[in-house]
Amino acid sequence: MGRSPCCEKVGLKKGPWTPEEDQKLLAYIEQHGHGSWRALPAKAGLQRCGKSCRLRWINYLRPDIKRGKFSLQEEQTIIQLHALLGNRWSAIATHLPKRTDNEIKNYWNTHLKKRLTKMGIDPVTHKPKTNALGSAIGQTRDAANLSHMAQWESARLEAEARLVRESKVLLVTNPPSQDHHQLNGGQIPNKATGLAASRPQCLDVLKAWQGVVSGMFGIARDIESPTSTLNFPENNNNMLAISNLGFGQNFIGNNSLPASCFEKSNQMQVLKEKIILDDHEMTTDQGGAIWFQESSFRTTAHENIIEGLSEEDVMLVCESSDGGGHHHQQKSSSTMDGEDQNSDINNGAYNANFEDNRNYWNSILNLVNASATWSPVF
DNA sequence: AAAGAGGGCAACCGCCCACTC
DNA sequence: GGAGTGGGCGGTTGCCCTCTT
Repeated sequence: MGRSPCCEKVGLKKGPWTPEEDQKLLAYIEQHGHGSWRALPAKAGLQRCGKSCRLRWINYLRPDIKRGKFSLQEEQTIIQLHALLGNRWSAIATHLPKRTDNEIKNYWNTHLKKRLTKMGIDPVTHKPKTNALGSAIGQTRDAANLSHMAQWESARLEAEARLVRESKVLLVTNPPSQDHHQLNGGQIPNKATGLAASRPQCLDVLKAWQGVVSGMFGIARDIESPTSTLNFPENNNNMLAISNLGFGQNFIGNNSLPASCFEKSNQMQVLKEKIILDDHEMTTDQGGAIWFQESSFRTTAHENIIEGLSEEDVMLVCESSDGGGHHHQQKSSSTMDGEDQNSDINNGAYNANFEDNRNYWNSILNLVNASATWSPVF
Protein backbone atom coordinates (compact mmCIF):
# COMPACT_ATOMS: atom_id res chain seq x y z
CA MET A 1 0.00 0.00 0.00
CA GLY A 2 1.73 3.09 -1.23
CA ARG A 3 4.98 1.31 -1.11
CA SER A 4 6.85 -0.33 -3.88
CA PRO A 5 7.32 -4.04 -3.51
CA CYS A 6 10.62 -5.16 -2.16
CA CYS A 7 11.54 -6.44 -5.55
CA GLU A 8 10.19 -6.84 -9.02
CA LYS A 9 7.83 -9.73 -8.73
CA VAL A 10 7.31 -10.46 -12.39
CA GLY A 11 9.00 -13.69 -13.33
CA LEU A 12 10.00 -14.53 -9.83
CA LYS A 13 9.36 -17.95 -8.49
CA LYS A 14 7.10 -18.51 -5.54
CA GLY A 15 6.12 -21.47 -3.50
CA PRO A 16 8.18 -24.28 -2.05
CA TRP A 17 11.90 -24.18 -2.45
CA THR A 18 13.62 -26.88 -4.41
CA PRO A 19 16.79 -28.56 -3.16
CA GLU A 20 18.67 -26.88 -5.98
CA GLU A 21 17.52 -23.46 -4.86
CA ASP A 22 18.42 -24.26 -1.30
CA GLN A 23 21.85 -25.31 -2.38
CA LYS A 24 22.39 -22.12 -4.34
CA LEU A 25 21.31 -19.94 -1.49
CA LEU A 26 23.31 -21.87 1.04
CA ALA A 27 26.43 -21.84 -1.06
CA TYR A 28 26.18 -18.15 -1.75
CA ILE A 29 25.66 -17.14 1.86
CA GLU A 30 28.40 -19.41 3.10
CA GLN A 31 30.77 -17.83 0.68
CA HIS A 32 29.71 -14.21 0.75
CA GLY A 33 27.30 -13.73 3.58
CA HIS A 34 23.86 -12.52 2.73
CA GLY A 35 24.69 -8.85 2.36
CA SER A 36 21.77 -7.02 0.84
CA TRP A 37 18.87 -9.39 0.60
CA ARG A 38 17.47 -7.51 -2.31
CA ALA A 39 20.60 -7.94 -4.32
CA LEU A 40 21.22 -11.48 -3.22
CA PRO A 41 18.91 -13.41 -5.59
CA ALA A 42 20.56 -12.06 -8.71
CA LYS A 43 24.02 -12.65 -7.35
CA ALA A 44 23.14 -16.15 -6.25
CA GLY A 45 21.37 -16.98 -9.48
CA LEU A 46 17.98 -17.37 -7.89
CA GLN A 47 14.67 -16.39 -9.41
CA ARG A 48 13.36 -15.41 -6.03
CA CYS A 49 12.44 -12.32 -4.14
CA GLY A 50 15.09 -11.20 -1.69
CA LYS A 51 12.60 -11.41 1.05
CA SER A 52 11.82 -14.97 0.18
CA CYS A 53 15.53 -15.77 0.32
CA ARG A 54 15.82 -14.17 3.69
CA LEU A 55 12.90 -16.13 5.05
CA ARG A 56 14.21 -19.35 3.64
CA TRP A 57 17.58 -18.76 5.21
CA ILE A 58 16.30 -17.67 8.58
CA ASN A 59 13.63 -20.28 8.97
CA TYR A 60 15.16 -23.25 7.30
CA LEU A 61 18.68 -23.16 5.95
CA ARG A 62 20.58 -21.56 8.78
CA PRO A 63 22.92 -24.12 10.26
CA ASP A 64 22.16 -23.17 13.82
CA ILE A 65 18.51 -24.01 13.94
CA LYS A 66 16.96 -26.98 15.59
CA ARG A 67 14.08 -28.74 13.99
CA GLY A 68 11.72 -31.30 15.29
CA LYS A 69 9.52 -31.75 18.26
CA PHE A 70 9.48 -29.17 21.00
CA SER A 71 10.51 -30.42 24.40
CA LEU A 72 8.33 -30.02 27.42
CA GLN A 73 10.62 -27.34 28.71
CA GLU A 74 10.41 -25.46 25.48
CA GLU A 75 6.66 -25.67 25.56
CA GLN A 76 6.56 -24.35 29.08
CA THR A 77 8.88 -21.53 28.23
CA ILE A 78 6.78 -20.55 25.27
CA ILE A 79 3.67 -20.48 27.38
CA GLN A 80 5.33 -18.47 30.09
CA LEU A 81 6.77 -15.96 27.72
CA HIS A 82 3.60 -15.71 25.73
CA ALA A 83 1.75 -14.86 28.89
CA LEU A 84 4.10 -11.97 29.38
CA LEU A 85 4.91 -10.85 25.89
CA GLY A 86 1.92 -11.90 23.86
CA ASN A 87 2.49 -12.64 20.19
CA ARG A 88 5.96 -11.22 20.19
CA TRP A 89 7.41 -14.29 18.59
CA SER A 90 10.80 -12.87 17.87
CA ALA A 91 11.22 -11.87 21.50
CA ILE A 92 10.08 -15.28 22.60
CA ALA A 93 12.42 -16.91 20.13
CA THR A 94 15.44 -15.25 21.68
CA HIS A 95 14.85 -17.43 24.72
CA LEU A 96 14.52 -20.66 22.83
CA PRO A 97 17.90 -21.59 21.47
CA LYS A 98 17.94 -22.58 17.84
CA ARG A 99 14.23 -22.11 17.38
CA THR A 100 12.89 -19.58 14.94
CA ASP A 101 10.09 -17.19 15.61
CA ASN A 102 8.15 -18.71 12.75
CA GLU A 103 8.49 -22.16 14.18
CA ILE A 104 7.43 -21.02 17.61
CA LYS A 105 4.51 -19.15 16.15
CA ASN A 106 3.39 -22.20 14.23
CA TYR A 107 3.80 -24.41 17.23
CA TRP A 108 1.78 -22.06 19.34
CA ASN A 109 -1.01 -21.81 16.83
CA THR A 110 -1.21 -25.49 16.11
CA HIS A 111 -0.48 -27.05 19.47
CA LEU A 112 -0.22 -24.88 22.52
CA LYS A 113 -3.14 -22.63 21.84
CA LYS A 114 -5.43 -25.57 21.44
CA ARG A 115 -4.05 -27.25 24.50
CA LEU A 116 -4.67 -24.22 26.66
CA THR A 117 -8.12 -23.88 25.25
CA LYS A 118 -8.84 -27.45 26.15
CA MET A 119 -7.65 -26.75 29.64
CA GLY A 120 -10.17 -23.97 29.87
CA ILE A 121 -7.58 -21.24 29.65
CA ASP A 122 -7.91 -18.37 27.31
CA PRO A 123 -4.75 -18.53 25.19
CA VAL A 124 -4.85 -14.79 24.69
CA THR A 125 -5.18 -13.66 28.26
CA HIS A 126 -3.84 -16.83 29.87
CA LYS A 127 -6.65 -16.62 32.31
CA PRO A 128 -9.32 -19.16 33.06
CA LYS A 129 -12.14 -18.66 30.66
CA THR A 130 -14.93 -19.15 33.13
CA ASN A 131 -13.82 -16.76 35.79
CA ALA A 132 -17.19 -15.28 36.33
CA LEU A 133 -16.50 -14.59 39.97
CA GLY A 134 -13.73 -12.19 39.34
CA SER A 135 -14.35 -8.54 39.63
CA ALA A 136 -14.56 -7.51 36.05
CA ILE A 137 -13.44 -3.98 36.61
CA GLY A 138 -10.65 -4.84 38.96
CA GLN A 139 -9.35 -7.62 36.84
CA THR A 140 -9.44 -5.53 33.76
CA ARG A 141 -7.37 -2.97 35.54
CA ASP A 142 -5.04 -5.62 36.85
CA ALA A 143 -4.63 -7.14 33.47
CA ALA A 144 -3.86 -3.74 32.11
CA ASN A 145 -1.26 -3.21 34.78
CA LEU A 146 0.33 -6.52 34.12
CA SER A 147 0.29 -5.90 30.44
CA HIS A 148 1.84 -2.55 31.05
CA MET A 149 4.63 -4.12 33.02
CA ALA A 150 5.19 -6.67 30.33
CA GLN A 151 5.36 -3.88 27.80
CA TRP A 152 7.98 -2.16 29.85
CA GLU A 153 9.98 -5.32 29.96
CA SER A 154 9.52 -5.82 26.26
CA ALA A 155 10.75 -2.33 25.63
CA ARG A 156 13.71 -2.98 27.82
CA LEU A 157 14.46 -6.17 25.98
CA GLU A 158 14.40 -4.37 22.70
CA ALA A 159 16.62 -1.64 24.01
CA GLU A 160 19.10 -4.13 25.31
CA ALA A 161 19.03 -6.08 22.10
CA ARG A 162 19.75 -2.87 20.29
CA LEU A 163 22.63 -2.14 22.58
CA VAL A 164 24.02 -5.57 21.99
CA ARG A 165 23.68 -5.13 18.28
CA GLU A 166 25.48 -1.84 18.43
CA SER A 167 28.18 -3.16 20.64
CA LYS A 168 28.64 -6.16 18.42
CA VAL A 169 30.56 -4.11 15.93
CA LEU A 170 32.87 -2.91 18.63
CA LEU A 171 33.36 -6.37 19.96
CA VAL A 172 34.21 -7.79 16.60
CA THR A 173 37.01 -5.33 16.22
CA ASN A 174 37.89 -5.44 19.89
CA PRO A 175 37.16 -8.94 21.10
CA PRO A 176 36.32 -9.24 24.74
CA SER A 177 38.81 -10.61 27.15
CA GLN A 178 38.08 -13.59 29.27
CA ASP A 179 35.43 -11.65 31.02
CA HIS A 180 32.46 -13.67 29.94
CA HIS A 181 30.11 -11.51 31.82
CA GLN A 182 30.84 -8.58 29.71
CA LEU A 183 27.70 -7.51 27.96
CA ASN A 184 25.95 -10.27 29.71
CA GLY A 185 26.92 -12.69 27.06
CA GLY A 186 29.58 -13.90 24.73
CA GLN A 187 30.35 -13.54 21.12
CA ILE A 188 29.76 -16.66 19.17
CA PRO A 189 31.08 -16.91 15.67
CA ASN A 190 28.54 -17.60 13.04
CA LYS A 191 29.73 -20.56 11.10
CA ALA A 192 28.05 -19.62 7.93
CA THR A 193 28.67 -15.94 7.70
CA GLY A 194 31.84 -15.65 9.65
CA LEU A 195 30.30 -12.82 11.55
CA ALA A 196 30.29 -12.72 15.26
CA ALA A 197 26.92 -13.36 16.71
CA SER A 198 26.17 -11.81 20.01
CA ARG A 199 23.75 -13.37 22.35
CA PRO A 200 20.76 -11.17 22.81
CA GLN A 201 20.19 -9.91 26.24
CA CYS A 202 18.11 -12.33 28.13
CA LEU A 203 14.75 -11.44 29.36
CA ASP A 204 14.03 -14.59 31.11
CA VAL A 205 10.82 -15.62 32.66
CA LEU A 206 12.21 -14.97 36.03
CA LYS A 207 13.21 -11.45 35.34
CA ALA A 208 9.81 -10.89 33.97
CA TRP A 209 8.24 -12.30 37.05
CA GLN A 210 10.49 -10.15 39.05
CA GLY A 211 9.24 -7.24 37.07
CA VAL A 212 5.69 -8.17 37.77
CA VAL A 213 6.25 -8.57 41.44
CA SER A 214 8.36 -5.51 41.84
CA GLY A 215 5.84 -3.59 39.85
CA MET A 216 3.26 -4.61 42.35
CA PHE A 217 5.25 -3.39 45.24
CA GLY A 218 6.57 -0.33 43.60
CA ILE A 219 9.96 -0.66 45.17
CA ALA A 220 12.90 0.47 43.20
CA ARG A 221 15.96 -1.61 43.16
CA ASP A 222 18.11 -1.94 40.14
CA ILE A 223 19.29 -5.25 39.02
CA GLU A 224 22.34 -5.95 37.03
CA SER A 225 21.13 -5.03 33.66
CA PRO A 226 22.01 -1.41 33.05
CA THR A 227 18.83 -0.79 31.19
CA SER A 228 16.59 -2.89 33.27
CA THR A 229 13.41 -1.46 34.58
CA LEU A 230 13.01 -4.35 36.89
CA ASN A 231 13.27 -3.95 40.56
CA PHE A 232 12.74 -6.02 43.57
CA PRO A 233 12.08 -5.33 47.19
CA GLU A 234 14.95 -5.24 49.57
CA ASN A 235 13.83 -8.41 51.15
CA ASN A 236 16.48 -10.29 52.95
CA ASN A 237 15.97 -12.85 55.56
CA ASN A 238 12.46 -13.89 55.53
CA MET A 239 9.87 -15.31 53.34
CA LEU A 240 7.54 -13.11 51.51
CA ALA A 241 3.99 -14.05 51.93
CA ILE A 242 1.25 -12.85 49.75
CA SER A 243 -2.25 -13.97 50.16
CA ASN A 244 -5.06 -14.54 47.79
CA LEU A 245 -5.87 -10.94 47.51
CA GLY A 246 -8.73 -9.18 46.04
CA PHE A 247 -11.13 -11.88 47.02
CA GLY A 248 -11.70 -11.01 50.63
CA GLN A 249 -8.54 -12.65 51.73
CA ASN A 250 -5.73 -11.22 53.65
CA PHE A 251 -2.34 -10.00 52.85
CA ILE A 252 0.39 -11.22 55.06
CA GLY A 253 3.05 -8.69 54.69
CA ASN A 254 6.75 -8.80 54.77
CA ASN A 255 8.35 -6.22 56.96
CA SER A 256 10.17 -4.57 54.17
CA LEU A 257 7.13 -3.97 52.12
CA PRO A 258 5.52 -0.61 52.11
CA ALA A 259 1.89 -0.13 52.80
CA SER A 260 1.35 0.68 49.21
CA CYS A 261 1.85 -2.92 48.42
CA PHE A 262 -1.47 -3.68 49.91
CA GLU A 263 -3.06 -1.55 47.31
CA LYS A 264 -1.65 -3.85 44.76
CA SER A 265 -3.45 -6.76 46.21
CA ASN A 266 -5.69 -7.38 43.29
CA GLN A 267 -2.71 -7.66 41.07
CA MET A 268 -1.67 -10.70 42.97
CA GLN A 269 -4.70 -12.43 41.70
CA VAL A 270 -3.62 -11.64 38.21
CA LEU A 271 -0.18 -12.90 38.98
CA LYS A 272 -1.65 -16.02 40.37
CA GLU A 273 -3.78 -16.59 37.37
CA LYS A 274 -0.80 -16.09 35.17
CA ILE A 275 0.75 -19.05 36.82
CA ILE A 276 -2.18 -21.32 36.37
CA LEU A 277 -0.95 -22.53 33.06
CA ASP A 278 -0.68 -26.12 33.96
CA ASP A 279 -0.53 -28.24 37.02
CA HIS A 280 3.20 -27.91 37.44
CA GLU A 281 3.43 -24.23 37.83
CA MET A 282 1.46 -23.74 40.92
CA THR A 283 0.03 -25.99 43.50
CA THR A 284 -2.46 -25.34 46.19
CA ASP A 285 -2.51 -27.01 49.50
CA GLN A 286 -5.48 -28.09 51.47
CA GLY A 287 -6.00 -24.67 52.85
CA GLY A 288 -5.98 -23.16 49.43
CA ALA A 289 -2.51 -21.75 49.78
CA ILE A 290 -0.75 -21.31 46.53
CA TRP A 291 2.88 -22.19 46.32
CA PHE A 292 5.39 -20.71 43.98
CA GLN A 293 8.78 -22.13 43.53
CA GLU A 294 11.08 -19.62 45.07
CA SER A 295 13.73 -19.91 42.43
CA SER A 296 11.30 -18.48 39.98
CA PHE A 297 12.56 -15.18 41.16
CA ARG A 298 16.07 -15.89 40.26
CA THR A 299 17.73 -15.57 36.97
CA THR A 300 20.75 -17.38 35.67
CA ALA A 301 22.62 -19.80 37.82
CA HIS A 302 25.56 -17.47 38.14
CA GLU A 303 23.57 -14.32 38.34
CA ASN A 304 21.11 -14.06 41.11
CA ILE A 305 19.04 -11.07 40.30
CA ILE A 306 17.65 -10.91 43.75
CA GLU A 307 20.91 -10.09 45.26
CA GLY A 308 21.54 -11.34 48.71
CA LEU A 309 18.70 -13.76 48.73
CA SER A 310 19.08 -17.41 49.21
CA GLU A 311 16.63 -19.82 47.79
CA GLU A 312 15.10 -20.11 51.17
CA ASP A 313 14.84 -16.39 51.48
CA VAL A 314 12.89 -15.74 48.40
CA MET A 315 9.68 -17.53 48.59
CA LEU A 316 6.28 -16.48 47.68
CA VAL A 317 3.41 -17.98 49.41
CA CYS A 318 -0.01 -17.12 48.35
CA GLU A 319 -2.11 -18.02 51.23
CA SER A 320 -5.79 -18.19 51.35
CA SER A 321 -7.36 -17.13 54.57
CA ASP A 322 -10.99 -16.61 55.14
CA GLY A 323 -10.78 -14.67 58.32
CA GLY A 324 -7.65 -12.75 57.83
CA GLY A 325 -8.80 -9.55 56.34
CA HIS A 326 -7.54 -7.78 59.40
CA HIS A 327 -3.99 -7.91 58.32
CA HIS A 328 -4.78 -5.87 55.38
CA GLN A 329 -6.31 -3.20 57.50
CA GLN A 330 -3.92 -3.32 60.37
CA LYS A 331 -0.62 -3.25 58.71
CA SER A 332 1.07 -0.17 57.53
CA SER A 333 4.50 0.70 56.34
CA SER A 334 5.45 2.03 59.73
CA THR A 335 4.39 -1.05 61.57
CA MET A 336 5.91 -3.51 59.22
CA ASP A 337 9.08 -3.84 61.15
CA GLY A 338 9.63 -7.49 60.74
CA GLU A 339 8.55 -8.78 64.06
CA ASP A 340 5.65 -10.63 62.65
CA GLN A 341 6.63 -10.97 59.12
CA ASN A 342 6.56 -14.69 59.25
CA SER A 343 3.80 -15.07 61.68
CA ASP A 344 1.23 -16.45 59.38
CA ILE A 345 3.22 -18.34 56.92
CA ASN A 346 6.19 -19.95 58.48
CA ASN A 347 4.49 -23.07 59.55
CA GLY A 348 5.01 -25.70 56.95
CA ALA A 349 6.48 -23.28 54.57
CA TYR A 350 8.58 -25.90 52.95
CA ASN A 351 6.17 -28.60 52.26
CA ALA A 352 5.77 -31.16 49.60
CA ASN A 353 4.16 -28.73 47.27
CA PHE A 354 7.19 -26.58 47.39
CA GLU A 355 9.44 -29.47 46.53
CA ASP A 356 7.21 -30.48 43.70
CA ASN A 357 7.37 -27.08 42.21
CA ARG A 358 11.06 -26.77 42.75
CA ASN A 359 11.77 -29.26 40.04
CA TYR A 360 9.45 -27.64 37.63
CA TRP A 361 10.80 -24.17 38.07
CA ASN A 362 14.34 -25.36 38.09
CA SER A 363 13.74 -26.94 34.75
CA ILE A 364 12.48 -23.65 33.44
CA LEU A 365 15.46 -21.93 34.95
CA ASN A 366 17.84 -24.34 33.36
CA LEU A 367 16.27 -23.81 30.04
CA VAL A 368 16.43 -20.08 30.33
CA ASN A 369 20.00 -20.29 31.45
CA ALA A 370 20.82 -22.49 28.54
CA SER A 371 19.24 -20.06 26.19
CA ALA A 372 21.49 -17.41 27.56
CA THR A 373 24.50 -19.17 26.20
CA TRP A 374 23.48 -19.34 22.62
CA SER A 375 20.78 -17.64 20.72
CA PRO A 376 20.46 -17.27 17.02
CA VAL A 377 21.18 -13.96 15.48
CA PHE A 378 19.41 -13.17 12.31
C1' DA B 1 -9.15 -48.77 -0.62
C1' DA B 2 -10.90 -44.28 -1.42
C1' DA B 3 -12.57 -39.87 -0.25
C1' DG B 4 -13.17 -36.20 2.82
C1' DA B 5 -11.65 -33.72 7.01
C1' DG B 6 -8.42 -31.86 9.76
C1' DG B 7 -3.80 -30.70 11.21
C1' DG B 8 0.91 -29.12 10.53
C1' DC B 9 3.98 -26.14 8.67
C1' DA B 10 6.59 -23.61 5.04
C1' DA B 11 6.05 -19.62 2.74
C1' DC B 12 3.88 -15.35 1.47
C1' DC B 13 1.81 -10.82 2.40
C1' DG B 14 1.43 -6.46 4.20
C1' DC B 15 2.56 -3.39 7.69
C1' DC B 16 5.91 -1.10 10.54
C1' DC B 17 10.19 0.85 11.95
C1' DA B 18 14.82 2.42 11.50
C1' DC B 19 18.04 4.29 8.64
C1' DT B 20 19.81 7.11 4.85
C1' DC B 21 19.80 10.80 1.71
C1' DG C 1 11.48 17.13 7.93
C1' DG C 2 10.03 14.12 4.32
C1' DA C 3 10.60 10.47 1.00
C1' DG C 4 12.70 6.20 -0.23
C1' DT C 5 14.60 1.82 1.06
C1' DG C 6 15.89 -2.35 3.61
C1' DG C 7 14.89 -5.41 6.93
C1' DG C 8 12.00 -7.40 10.50
C1' DC C 9 7.72 -8.93 12.37
C1' DG C 10 3.15 -10.95 12.94
C1' DG C 11 -0.86 -12.67 10.53
C1' DT C 12 -2.51 -15.51 7.09
C1' DT C 13 -2.62 -18.75 3.31
C1' DG C 14 -2.34 -22.89 0.94
C1' DC C 15 -0.14 -27.20 0.14
C1' DC C 16 0.80 -31.67 1.81
C1' DC C 17 0.36 -35.28 4.93
C1' DT C 18 -2.22 -38.06 8.18
C1' DC C 19 -6.30 -39.57 10.15
C1' DT C 20 -11.03 -40.94 10.06
C1' DT C 21 -15.03 -42.81 8.11
